[in-house]
This record gives sequence, C-alpha cells and structure tokens, in this order.
Amino acid sequence: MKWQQQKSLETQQKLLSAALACLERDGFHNFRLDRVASEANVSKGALTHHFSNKDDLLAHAIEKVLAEFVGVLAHSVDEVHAGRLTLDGFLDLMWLHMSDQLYMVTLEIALKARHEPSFKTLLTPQVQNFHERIDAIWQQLFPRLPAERATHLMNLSMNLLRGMGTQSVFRKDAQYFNDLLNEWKAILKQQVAS
Amino acid sequence: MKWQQQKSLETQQKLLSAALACLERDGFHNFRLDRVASEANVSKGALTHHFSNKDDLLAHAIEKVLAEFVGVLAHSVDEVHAGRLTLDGFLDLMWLHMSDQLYMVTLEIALKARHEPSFKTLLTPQVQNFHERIDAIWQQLFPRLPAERATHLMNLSMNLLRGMGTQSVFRKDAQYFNDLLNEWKAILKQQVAS
DNA sequence: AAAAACAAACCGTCAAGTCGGTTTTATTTT
DNA sequence: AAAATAAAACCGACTTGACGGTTTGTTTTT
Repeated sequence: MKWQQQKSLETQQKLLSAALACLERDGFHNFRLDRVASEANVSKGALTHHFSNKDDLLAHAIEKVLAEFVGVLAHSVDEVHAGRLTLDGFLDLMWLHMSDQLYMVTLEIALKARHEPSFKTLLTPQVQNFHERIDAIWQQLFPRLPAERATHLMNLSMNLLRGMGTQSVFRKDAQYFNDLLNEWKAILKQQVAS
Repeated sequence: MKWQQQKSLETQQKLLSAALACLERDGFHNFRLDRVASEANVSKGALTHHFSNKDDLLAHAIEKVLAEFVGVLAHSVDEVHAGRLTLDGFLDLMWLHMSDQLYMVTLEIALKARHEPSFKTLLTPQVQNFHERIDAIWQQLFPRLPAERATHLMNLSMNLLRGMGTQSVFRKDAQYFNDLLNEWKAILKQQVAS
C-alpha cells in the first residue's frame, strides 16, 4: 500500500477513535469538531478533509462501534459452543458492553436520529444490518430452539440490557445491576429449557 | 388566591407544557428557549422571569412528567385490585406511556444528566423518589410476593420497556413490540405463579 | 507538475442570558 | 376612597460567546 493511502487510513482511524472518546466523554450535545481534532492530534482542516461534515464523521464512528460489538459476540458464541464460555458468561459479556461507552454512544445517536430524518436515513441500514447479525448470532446460540423463539429471547435480552444501561446513568450500583442480570439469566435458562 | 399568583401559576404551567412539547418534537439538542416561549404564547422575558435558566425549566418539566406517570400507575393498580384492569392491561398501559413522549423526554434528560454533573445533582433526588414510588406501586400489585421479588420484577419490566422505547426510534413496527410485550407478560405471569 | 494531506485563519449564524423599560396588580398612606 | 408607592409580571432589543463550515495557504507524495 502506498504511503499516502496508509497515512490517510491512519488519521481516519485516529479521528474515529477520538470522535468516540469525545462522544462518550462529552455526550452528543457537547460534541465539538475541534475537540475531536485536537484529541486526535490533527488539525481541524485535516478532519474536514477526511469527513465532509459532522454527521458524516458520526455515521462512520457509529459504524465502527457496532461492528466491534458484533465481532465480540460472534467470537463469544463460538466460545460457548467450544465449551469455553457459559451462557451466563455470554450475558455478562453483553452487559459489559452495554453498560460501557459503546452503548451510550449508540443511545446518543439514536436520539439524534429520532429528531433528524436525514441522519436517521443515513443510519437505518446500518442499524438494520446490526440487528440482523445479532439475530443470526442468537440463532447459533440456541440451535435447538425455533428460530422465532430465539429471536424473541434475543430481543428481550437486548432491550433489557438497553434499559439497564439507561438506568445506570442515575443509579451507580453494580450490585443492583448484577442482581438484575442474575434474575434474567435464571429466567432465560428456564425459557430455553421448556 | 390572588390574581397575580393565579396568573403566575398559569403561565408557568403553560411554559412547562410547551417545554415538554418542544422536547418531544425537537429533542433536547434542538431545544430552544424562544421556541418554548412562542409555543406557550408568552414572551421570552416572561420565561426568564419564571425560570432562571434552561436547566431550571427542564428540571421542572421533568418533574411534571414523572409525577404524571406515577399518578397514572397509582390509579391503575387500584383498578387492578378492583378487578377492572388485568395485569396484561396494566403492562399495556406502562408500555403505552413508555413508548410515548414521556419516556423520550426522560431519555433525553438522562443523557444530558450523564454529561453534566450539576444537572445530574439537580435531578437525582427526583429520579430516586420516582423509583421509590414505582417500587411501592409494584409491591401493591403483587402483595403476596416477597417485597424484594416484586422489586426485581418491576425493575426488569421497567428496563425492558425502557429498552423497547429506545429501539422504537429505529424500528417502527407496532406488531413486533406487541409480540415482545406478550412474551414478557407470559414470562411475568409464570414468575408470579411460581 | 499535479494531487493529496494537512494547517490555520476567517466568517456567518445562532441562541442563551442580560438588562432597561412598561404594564398590571397589590399595599400603604392620607 | 383616592392617591402614592411598591412589587410583581412581562416585554424585546442587545451583547456575547461559540461553533460549523469555508477558504486559502503550505508541505509532502506520486
């Protein structure tokens, strides 16, 4: 690969990482392009060179986050099948990511999309693709279950974790969330068994 | 009550309603004080007279929303005990409100609070109080269950609905959410029975 | 030489908060 | 009861700072 291309990709990645860090730290409402640039140690001019505007930068950043999450889950389901990870462990992992910056970033973006049709249009295909891939992963997780049932359990789980992520803004209590998660694990196992 | 006092309260309520409508329509990121004022048919000066700043207005608006939701639930649990409302109906009602503007408003606020400590401090007591009251309501809903178990089921339900509310930004599919809710109702009944 | 990568100054817009002023209502004085 | 005074409600122009996007300029690669 040519040097220029290489360099270009590098700064793009630096910018995306910086954007995610800013989004996590400042929230979308206080997300500033110049802060992203300085966080990535490049100039604002460089940023505009690589991303045509704020929305463009955000869309690419969210793409990165979702892809990473899918990657982790895809890997984890293999670990489950290999017997190196339990179902509980799998859920712990999901919660880890959901309570993490990744989730908060997606939440910020969801709210933006809600009020800006153009941005929503930009993101909808990505989000759909994301859910399809998560769906496929859960089908793998419960190969014995009817596909539809696995989908339902996945959606219940995802939404529960989403809600917990939201609640964690106001309630900083790891024990509480752990209890809740355990409760859900038990229910889930019950549902899978029957 | 004196006319001034009366008038004052009226415009305050008009402003709070307008603020909520704006928050729902535009989102927090596009929430503008002058729009609130014009929506309430008062001048910007009047707004600043009654609320010292943006945060103050928002905090009072969220207080109103939470109080209304608690009021509805408190009333509904009475209806359940009187046999005029089923558990399914109760959950439908919760979902109705959660998928409604009320939830979106709280979500917007939660994200703001996440990144602004002072605002979070302002709201934390309100949110705690809110949860305590919801908790008490669910204790009434399942008087036979151990208190802690009722609390767990409430929190699972609330968080599930929260997550569903979030997902509904990107997925406009009433049937899907209805299915999901039915699945949860079945699980919940199973849990209460055992 | 041409194009890409990057830098930095610049500009237009926009909204939050301020502030001097006006009108309406309440209280006190005569 | 009328006049005087105080206080609250309300108005809207203005200031101020901020930020996204543009533009112009410089360096490096091909």
